[in-house]
Amino acid sequence: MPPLTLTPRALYEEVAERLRERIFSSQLAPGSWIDETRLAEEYGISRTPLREALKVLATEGLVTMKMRRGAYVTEVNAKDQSDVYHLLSLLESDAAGVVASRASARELQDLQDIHAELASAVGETSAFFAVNERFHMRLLEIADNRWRDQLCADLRKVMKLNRHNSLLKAGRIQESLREHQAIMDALLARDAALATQRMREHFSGGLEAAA
Amino acid sequence: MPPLTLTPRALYEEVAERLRERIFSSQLAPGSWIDETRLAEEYGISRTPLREALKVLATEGLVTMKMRRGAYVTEVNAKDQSDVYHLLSLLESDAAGVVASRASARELQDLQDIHAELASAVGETSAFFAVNERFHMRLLEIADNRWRDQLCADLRKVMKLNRHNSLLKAGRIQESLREHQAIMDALLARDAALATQRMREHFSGGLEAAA
DNA sequence: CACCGTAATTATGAATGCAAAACCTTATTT
DNA sequence: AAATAAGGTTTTGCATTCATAATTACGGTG
Repeated sequence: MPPLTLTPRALYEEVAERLRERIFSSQLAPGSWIDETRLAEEYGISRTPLREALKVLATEGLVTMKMRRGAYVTEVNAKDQSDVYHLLSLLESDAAGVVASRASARELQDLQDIHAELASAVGETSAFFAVNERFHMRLLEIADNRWRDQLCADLRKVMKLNRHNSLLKAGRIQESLREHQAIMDALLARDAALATQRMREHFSGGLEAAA
Repeated sequence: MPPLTLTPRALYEEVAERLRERIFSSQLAPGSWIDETRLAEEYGISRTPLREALKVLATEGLVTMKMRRGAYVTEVNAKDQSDVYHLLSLLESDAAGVVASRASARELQDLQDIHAELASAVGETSAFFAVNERFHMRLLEIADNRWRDQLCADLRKVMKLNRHNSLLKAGRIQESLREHQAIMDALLARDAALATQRMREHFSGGLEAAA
């Protein structure tokens, strides 16, 4: 029997994840100073792994390091928000095109299954959000470009900095579902250009709704 | 008189930069293990800032951290190479479109100036490379999306992991210049779609040449 | 009362110290 | 001879400690 990995991940990664959650939930507000000593004490760890985590978050763009004055939660203004969203749209639309061209029948079926789940979750908002996220993630996975996956993951994190700008507004659920349907149709038709375009439209709808 | 900032940047950033150089020059070869103790001693610093730098490079994708076994220079295989190149192409092509749509006359003039430099540097390969890089950088700058700038910078770093796959092959200088001319024409004509397409062609030429 | 300079406090950046995990060598067993 | 177990060594990950920069508090001066 394998020892089932007692240390799933390094402490600094664990801490980075916790900090991200705090940032996304605005428990650590944009622009605010991050008190290393206080947090380390609260987590019951030393400052060393905490500082490593902060440097990772800085590279991701979630926090900003100021020389000799510590770490601050990055403030994303409206332009940042739309800039990041633009990039997400660009990358995921391209991914949709790739999927239309190269996905296996099995993979398309996977997406269709998730899409069906999505349709049946229309009633329950939070479930819909979760399934929607899974659809996008799976699509990226199928597009099979780990570098893009990483980029999109990071960009989505940044989007979450503004908790009021969720990637999917509650009021758009019906519309969003229709757009997903249109994307699925293009994917199944193996029409890369159309899939790309429809994913872009899907995103463009989201941005307007979020504005 | 200001004390002209004795500490231009944090030590861990300085170290990260030095490590990048070593990696790009293959002094630290892909796949090889990075000896923290040795390097720290060589730089005359402790392991703490070195380890912070390694975590930054890991987030950038240049090194890979293996749990309890230290840091290794990332190995990029042919697929990684082309995946990263694809993303660079996508992002920079989009940037070209943005520039065509929104650049000021002054900014377009800037690009034209750099382009003129490029034309006059055809004879000298290394100068041509440098000016070429400046053109791409300036274009990104004008597109005015700091998140994309960061992404492209990181992706270019990863491209450099394979030093034999330079973004611009020596044999393509004439062709590359023509492509740049075509891009400039599209930018000056304010034709976003055309600029995007021509930048994409420019990249697609580069990849084939690099293969 | 405002302003400025100095001392005390606090926080950051980096070095050092230490326990545990991984690794390597060697010897023992089958 | 191959496999493996034991012991010692190295290296990692994290905690602790220390020096210095930055901030605050305070008191004197105009």
